[in-house]
Amino acid sequence: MVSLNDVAKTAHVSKMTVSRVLNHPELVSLEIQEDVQQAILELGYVQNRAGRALANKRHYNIAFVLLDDIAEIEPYYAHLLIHLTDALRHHGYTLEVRHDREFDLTNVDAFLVSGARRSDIEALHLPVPVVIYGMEPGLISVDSDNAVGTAMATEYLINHGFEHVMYLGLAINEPFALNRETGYRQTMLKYGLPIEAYELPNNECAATELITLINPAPGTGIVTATDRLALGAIRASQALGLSFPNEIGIIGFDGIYIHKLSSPTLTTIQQPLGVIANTMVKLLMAQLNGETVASELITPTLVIGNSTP
Amino acid sequence: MVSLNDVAKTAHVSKMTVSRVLNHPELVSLEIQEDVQQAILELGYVQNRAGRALANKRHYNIAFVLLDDIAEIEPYYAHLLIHLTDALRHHGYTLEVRHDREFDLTNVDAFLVSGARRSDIEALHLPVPVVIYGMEPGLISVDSDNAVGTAMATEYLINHGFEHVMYLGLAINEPFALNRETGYRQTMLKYGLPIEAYELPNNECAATELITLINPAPGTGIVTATDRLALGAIRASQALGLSFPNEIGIIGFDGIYIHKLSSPTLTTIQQPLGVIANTMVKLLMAQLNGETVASELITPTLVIGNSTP
DNA sequence: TTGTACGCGTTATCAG
DNA sequence: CTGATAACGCGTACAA
Repeated sequence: MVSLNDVAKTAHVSKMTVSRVLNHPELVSLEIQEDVQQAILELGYVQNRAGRALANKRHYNIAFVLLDDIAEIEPYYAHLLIHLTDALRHHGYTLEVRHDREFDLTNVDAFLVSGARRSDIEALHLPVPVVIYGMEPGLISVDSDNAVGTAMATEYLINHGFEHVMYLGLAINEPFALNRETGYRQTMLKYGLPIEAYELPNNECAATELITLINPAPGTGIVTATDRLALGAIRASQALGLSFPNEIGIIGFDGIYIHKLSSPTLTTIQQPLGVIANTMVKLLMAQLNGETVASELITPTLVIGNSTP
Repeated sequence: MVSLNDVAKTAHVSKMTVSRVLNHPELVSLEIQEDVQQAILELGYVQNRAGRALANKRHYNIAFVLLDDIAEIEPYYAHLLIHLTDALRHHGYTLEVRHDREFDLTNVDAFLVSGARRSDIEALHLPVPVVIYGMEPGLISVDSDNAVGTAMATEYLINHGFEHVMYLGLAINEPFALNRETGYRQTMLKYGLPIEAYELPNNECAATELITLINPAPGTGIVTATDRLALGAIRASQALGLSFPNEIGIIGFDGIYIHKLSSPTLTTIQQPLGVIANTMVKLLMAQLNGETVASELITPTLVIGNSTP
């Protein structure tokens, strides 16, 4: 294993100088910086995290806590995980995945949390930095701008000639669900259109049953709170003989995986997981550096499929 | 931070004794062991991984390399990841997720690899232990017993009165795909039934088109190589007016997520990811301890849904 | 059976 | 601007 000392010898300097070139290059003369960089390349040196960790009293390891029921884990977590790991690696950190509510501080510098419910937030006041995926008032969080997302969806349907736009929401009292519904309602108000909103559990069958019961007239648009609900709405519409995308238009929310499985493919409000992951890591690193940070909202993207014009 | 030294002081021994209690308790008298354990509990001591890593010239970090295209990532990777992380943590190891073909050895003791294709295997002869998810002859791997899985599925359909059982396989030349087809073929031969096998790309639409074209007679059973193909077969069967589970029966393969989304829910051969993860970690740890190990096959489980009797 | 001395790779501190 | 020294927490080798 190539160590600082090896580099120091071939560059004919002390190992402290090498360390400084890596961490505080502004304190080293340009000449020597070049010699050292040369030696680093020659020997293929890479910093040893254990050594840094010991010297800096850090662990260079972040816990990602997944609080959703493991049976319910949405596929987009695999994506989020990969994006987070990439972002953290750029800072020399490792990601450790967990799925319990212990928040064990062992060998960890900070926490990233996903799927937290209201009942978890007391446990989230920890002596180390925490960044949450999903809005949590009073805590540092990153989230898609849910209201803007459904507003975009609603407006898109209105502008594409659907005279009647309804909303399939979630029957849970969580901020993201409320915000998604708000986006729909405000847009309808803005256009002076009548609001028709329902709240369901997040499963396909619930949506299928409801839409079948309602039997929407041709020209109806449906904005849903999740791609899963949209899938159910699509199925029901097909059974009712409504044809996409002229007689009926449906827009989902999430856009990670499910929307590609459906036929027709689903138009959806896509959460930009790469941006979300980078933002979460940015806020975490800032906190680790002692800076004060504020929560951020990320604007989602409308991805057009065949369930709308 | 509580260190070995702190424990040593409150237990009135040297820190080496504490270290021994943790790593080689058989070398310490019972009396002192108890004192030390007491002190550990009192102070809430936990080993510092960086210290261990430095002393042991290890990193206590394993790279998980995900070689599938990120856009194609199947939801079960999220589950596999969590199971792997759990298993590794019991050994004091961390999991680092990667998705490039670099196999960068930096700060890593070994590799776990998933989604490797034939073309990757040269790159997999590394100077550190490697365990692969998915059978790779000549390398250490853990895989579901694919042939047994499709054999179970085929036999189940035969035994539930389906007179004609066909197979929807994958048109790729990878061992897992070949083995799944073999399980079907051998079972059909065993029962003296005629073989009818097709090979498709792994997407729902391909399966839908094929089944629509074939227009299977009532009494047909379909074994598929993946849940995605099964989803397509379900959709086509419904369009053809065949009713589940009497006129037609369909069994998928994977059983992580998709099978719950379909209606009817899908009977599937479920890969036991927890067992697979534990086995992978077991083989990895054995290799890190210098032992010689052999690949293992894990028997999958038949999970009954509503797409079969 | 227990303790002492040293080294692992890195960085902060202080001296030059 | 650069170097020597000590320290981080732990484990091996050796001594007692």
